[in-house]
Amino acid sequence: MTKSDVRDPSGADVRRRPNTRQRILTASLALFVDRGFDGTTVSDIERAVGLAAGTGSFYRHFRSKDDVFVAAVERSATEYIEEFLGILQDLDGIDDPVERLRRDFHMRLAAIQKFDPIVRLMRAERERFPELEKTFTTDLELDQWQLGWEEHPLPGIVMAALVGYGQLSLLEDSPYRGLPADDFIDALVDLLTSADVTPPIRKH
Amino acid sequence: MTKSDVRDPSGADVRRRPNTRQRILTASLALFVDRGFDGTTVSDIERAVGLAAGTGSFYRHFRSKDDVFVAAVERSATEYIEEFLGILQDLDGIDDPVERLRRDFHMRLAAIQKFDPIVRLMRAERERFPELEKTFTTDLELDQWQLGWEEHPLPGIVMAALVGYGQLSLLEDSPYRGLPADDFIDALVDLLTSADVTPPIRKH
DNA sequence: GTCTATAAACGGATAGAC
DNA sequence: GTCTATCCGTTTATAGAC
Repeated sequence: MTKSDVRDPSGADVRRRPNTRQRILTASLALFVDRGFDGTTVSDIERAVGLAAGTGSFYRHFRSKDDVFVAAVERSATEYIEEFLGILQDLDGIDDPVERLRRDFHMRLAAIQKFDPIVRLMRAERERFPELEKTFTTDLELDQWQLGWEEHPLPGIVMAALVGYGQLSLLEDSPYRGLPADDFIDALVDLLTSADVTPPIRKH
Repeated sequence: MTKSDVRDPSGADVRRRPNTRQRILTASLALFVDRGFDGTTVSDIERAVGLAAGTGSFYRHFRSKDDVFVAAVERSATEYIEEFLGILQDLDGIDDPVERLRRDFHMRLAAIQKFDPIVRLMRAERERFPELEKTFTTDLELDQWQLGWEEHPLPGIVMAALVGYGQLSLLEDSPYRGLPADDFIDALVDLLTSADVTPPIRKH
């Protein structure tokens, strides 16, 4: 009966703490992204999830700081892949090839920018955690367009331009050259369609 | 006379140590790039320049680890800008606009890739060293092409594609999709010239 | 300008009481 | 599952001899 004050009849924690382990995963990933592995202390993680800092309560949930890093990055990468594949499937419902292309670009740009921090983190720490190498490379091989360079260079150029636009916008903390993403993507679509180069439609 | 054994008649150090301070700048930048600020210890820096590790000899040359970081990054950024502007001036000697464009692309691609590590370092540590923010943004504003987006979107797309190619190649540790840089740049040049869009030739 | 020695603080990790 | 107390290695930094 000592815990009845924080539990409802179903047994769930009224303070809505899904699970300290999960909360540590979420909080520590944010800290690692922000400050790097070495820049984040176990005390920081404890503080971030509401445990008393410096007490080592963390170690009831993970065996080491290395452990939580690997777990947090892998969870995030899994979410990345699933979200990416999910949106890719949604695109299959669109019949108009031009509209589909536009949506495809928007989705890729959003994915590039949203997951940029974690991709950077994985790159930064990849020597210390070689076991993440597989996770890392797998993420990047997802769904490459198949139209070959020899056949026509435009799709390759356009994909590179999209990545460059995303990176430059992140670097400047504002859209590249002040160009809204919509306009940039429209120009890419125009470029492809006016050259009559339509990437193959593949079902996912 | 006690130092005559390490100095030649001109007074220069025979062991060719240009200046321990300069050597520390060089070595520490390499370490910071490789392991990050927190991942690099003062002992690491001492060891890298041939001082006994852990003795604090470092502190005869810099007041703190923070100090050497700022100094090293600023020196590198200065070199970056000077090299970039220097090559830009060399291009002024080329009359054929197509050849000039090709060389311009090659130069930019090389600059993107060569200075990628230090740009990453500055990004990673920019919260800890806000005084570097100016250095950082200045670097990026160098010599943007002037042909406007409204007039023609192609130059903006092509610049983004070059950046994207450079980044993707770095990410994969090999040329993007196996395409040699020469081929990719040729395709970009073809794209611009076939559309009859030639970026303005500006003297530097 | 380099080394010896050392101070002072920090960080990862563990044992054990509650 | 959380906190107290603590061990131990590492790290930044300083004082002082050579």
